[in-house]
Amino acid sequence: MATLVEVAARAGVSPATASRILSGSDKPVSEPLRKRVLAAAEALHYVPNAHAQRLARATPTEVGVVVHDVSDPYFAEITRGLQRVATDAGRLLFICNSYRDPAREREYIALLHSHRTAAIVLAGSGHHDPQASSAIAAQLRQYHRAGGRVTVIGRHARHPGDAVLPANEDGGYLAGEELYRLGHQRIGVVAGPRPLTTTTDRLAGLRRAARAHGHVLPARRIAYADFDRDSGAAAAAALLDADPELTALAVLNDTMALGALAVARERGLAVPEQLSIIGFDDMPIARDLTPPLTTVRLPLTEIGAAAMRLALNPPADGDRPRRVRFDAELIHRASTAPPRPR
Amino acid sequence: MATLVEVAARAGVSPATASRILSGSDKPVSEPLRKRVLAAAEALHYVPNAHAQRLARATPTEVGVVVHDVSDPYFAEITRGLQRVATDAGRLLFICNSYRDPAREREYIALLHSHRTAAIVLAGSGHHDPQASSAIAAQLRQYHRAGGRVTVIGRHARHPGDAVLPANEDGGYLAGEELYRLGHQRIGVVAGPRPLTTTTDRLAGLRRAARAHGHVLPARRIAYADFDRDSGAAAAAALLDADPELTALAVLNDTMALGALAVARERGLAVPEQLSIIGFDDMPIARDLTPPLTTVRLPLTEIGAAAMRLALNPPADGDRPRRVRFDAELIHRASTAPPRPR
DNA sequence: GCGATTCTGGAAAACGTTTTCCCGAGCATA
DNA sequence: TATGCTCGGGAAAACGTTTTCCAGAATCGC
Repeated sequence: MATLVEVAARAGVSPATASRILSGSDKPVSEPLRKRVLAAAEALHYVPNAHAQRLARATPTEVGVVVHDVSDPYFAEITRGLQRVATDAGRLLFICNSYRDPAREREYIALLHSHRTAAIVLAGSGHHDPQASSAIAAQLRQYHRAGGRVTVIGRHARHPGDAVLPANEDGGYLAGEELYRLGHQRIGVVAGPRPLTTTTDRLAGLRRAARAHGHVLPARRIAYADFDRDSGAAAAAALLDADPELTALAVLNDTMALGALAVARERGLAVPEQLSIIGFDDMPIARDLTPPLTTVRLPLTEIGAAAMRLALNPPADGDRPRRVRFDAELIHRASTAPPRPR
Repeated sequence: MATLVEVAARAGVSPATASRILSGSDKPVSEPLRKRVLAAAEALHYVPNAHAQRLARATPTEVGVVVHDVSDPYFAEITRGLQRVATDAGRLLFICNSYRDPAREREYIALLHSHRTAAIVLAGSGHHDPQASSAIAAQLRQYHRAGGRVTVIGRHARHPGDAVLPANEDGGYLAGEELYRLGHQRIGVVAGPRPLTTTTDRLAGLRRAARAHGHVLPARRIAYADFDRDSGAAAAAALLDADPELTALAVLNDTMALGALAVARERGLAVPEQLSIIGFDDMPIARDLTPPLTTVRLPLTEIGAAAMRLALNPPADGDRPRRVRFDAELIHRASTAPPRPR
C-alpha cells in the first residue's frame, strides 16, 4: 500500500508538495515537479487514504441517509432522488437500511455521526412510540449540536434541522373523497403499522373526508398491517370476512393494495365492479396492474431530491428550520367505480 | 465536538486508558477509572471519530458494494441479501449506485479503495466492451493487490478474487425449453443491453434450447432494450410490428416483461392464448401480474448473501479464487401456453 | 524478607494526510 | 546597491485515535 511519503520520496520532493499536487491545492507548483510527482504516483499505484484525508481536512464531504428498506419501492424512489442530487454535488452517499427497527435506526445515526458525515437524512416515517421517537430525536439533536446537518422526511417529533413533508393527510383526504364521491358507504381501511406517523396522517385525512360527507370511520373497519404485500392481503381478507358487504377498500400503500387485489381475485370479487380499491404512493407498477390501480401520488423522487438539497445547502437566513411541503395528487385509474346498486 | 483527550482530561486519566475503556480493548482497567471515564464520555456527548479510528487501527471493517441501481428490483433483492449478512457480521455496508455507467463504476471502486474498505462486491453485470471491462478489471486488481478482498456477481472478464455465478445460461435454456416444448416456432426475444454478459449468457441459453429443438434464433427476432419497462415495451412493439405472426416472446427480465404485457394489452392480444410471454428473475410482483408471469427464478437474495459471505471470509485454502454457482429454476405461472392452432 | 512475577496506568510513537509557517531565491523598485 | 515583494518549496505541527513500550506498585513463592 503506497503512501504519500513514498510517492514524494520517489519523486524527490517533500510530502507537502506531493500533497499539493495530488489533492489539487490552490498553491502553485512548478511544472517539472508536478510531472515527476504524477509519474511517481502512477508507478506506485498510489490511492490516497480517505480516512487520513478526512482527519487532516477540516470539512467533511460525505452524506448519510437512513431508510427503512431500499428494496421497498417507496424508499427506492426516494433514494433515487437523494442519490441524484448527492452525486451531482460530488458527494458520496452512505445508504443505511434500518428495516424499520428503531434501535437500528439509532445505531445508524450514531455510526454516521462517528463518520462525521456532513449531513444525515432520515427518510423513514416518524414514530408515535414516545420511547423510540424521543431516543431517535435525542440522537439526532446530539449530532446536530455537534455541527451536523439534519433533514427528516415526514413528521418526526422534536427533531432538529429541516424537514420535507409529504402531504400524507391531504393524500388520505383525496383517497377518501374519491370513494365517498363515488357513493361508497361501507369502506374498509387497510392501514400501515399503528405507531407510524405516516399511518396516522393518512388515516386522519381519510377521517376528514368521511366527516365532510357526513360519515365516520368505525374502528372495526380499520385493519392494521405492515406496509408489505402479504400482511396487506391478510388485513384485506380479515376486513372482508368481518363485513362481506364492504364495497370499497382504502389501502394506505400500493404494496398492500397488491395484496388486496390478490385477495379480491381469489374470492372472485370483480374490481372495481364489486369492490373498489384505492392505493397510495403510485409506485411504478401501479399502472401495470389489472385493473390499473387508482392511487394517490406523492412525488417521491422529488421529495428525495429536495431533502438532499436541504441537507447540502445550509439555510442562508440564520438558523430557522425550513420545511418544504409536497402535494399529493389523485391518480385516477381503473380500480375504483361507483358501488354496484343492489 | 468532544475528543478523546477531553474526555480523558475530565476523567483525570490518560488518553490511553480512556481509549481502552471506550473502544473495548482487552487490556484490563480498574472499575473506578472505568466508571469515571464512561461518565465523562456521557457528559461530553463523546462520539469517537471513525476516521481517526480507522487510521490508527490496523484492520478495516467496512464493506462496499457497487450495484447498477438499488431501485431496480433485481438489485434490490441482491442488496437485501448482501445487507443482511453484512449487518449480522457487524459490518457497515456502503452502497454505491453506478446507474450502469462503467465510468462511474470505476470511480466508485476507486472511492471504496480510498476508503480502505475490507472488501468490494461488484454486483453489476459484466461488460463485453473491452475498453470498459478491462479498465474496471484493472481497477479491481489494483485494489486486490493492495490487500482488498473482491467478490463479483456474474461473469466478469479477468477480475480478481471470488465470484458468484447466477446460472444465466441455464436460465435462458429453461425459458427456451419451456416455449419450444409448448410448440412455439416463431419466438421473439426482448434482450437486455447488448454489451452485458447477463444478456449474452441468457441469449446463449435460449439459442441452445433452439438448437435442441432443431431451430435457430434469427437475429431479426431479437430486439435489444435496456432492462427497464419502457424500453422493453418499445422492443416488444417493434418485434410484433416486424412479425405479427409471433406466438411467443422471451423477455430477458421481468421488468421488461411488464412492458411487453402492456403492449399486448394495448393491442388486444390475449396472453397467453394469442401470445405467450416468459420473463426472467421472478421479481416479487411477477405473481401479481395479469396473467401471473411465467418466469425463470434466480435466488437473488441468496446470491447476495453468498457474495457477502465470500467477501467477508477469506479463503482458507491458499489463494485460489472460489466460485459459487446458483441454479435457475422455471417458475410456471399462467403467461405461457401452447400456440393457438390456426 | 527478598527477588520474580503480575497488574495497572501513562508516555509516546505510530497511522497518512493537509496546511500553516517559514526561508531562500529571484525580481522589481527606489 | 540596498530594500521590499513575490514565488516556489520544505519542515513540522496538526487531525484523533490505538497500541507498543515502560515504569511503578502490588502480589507471590520460597
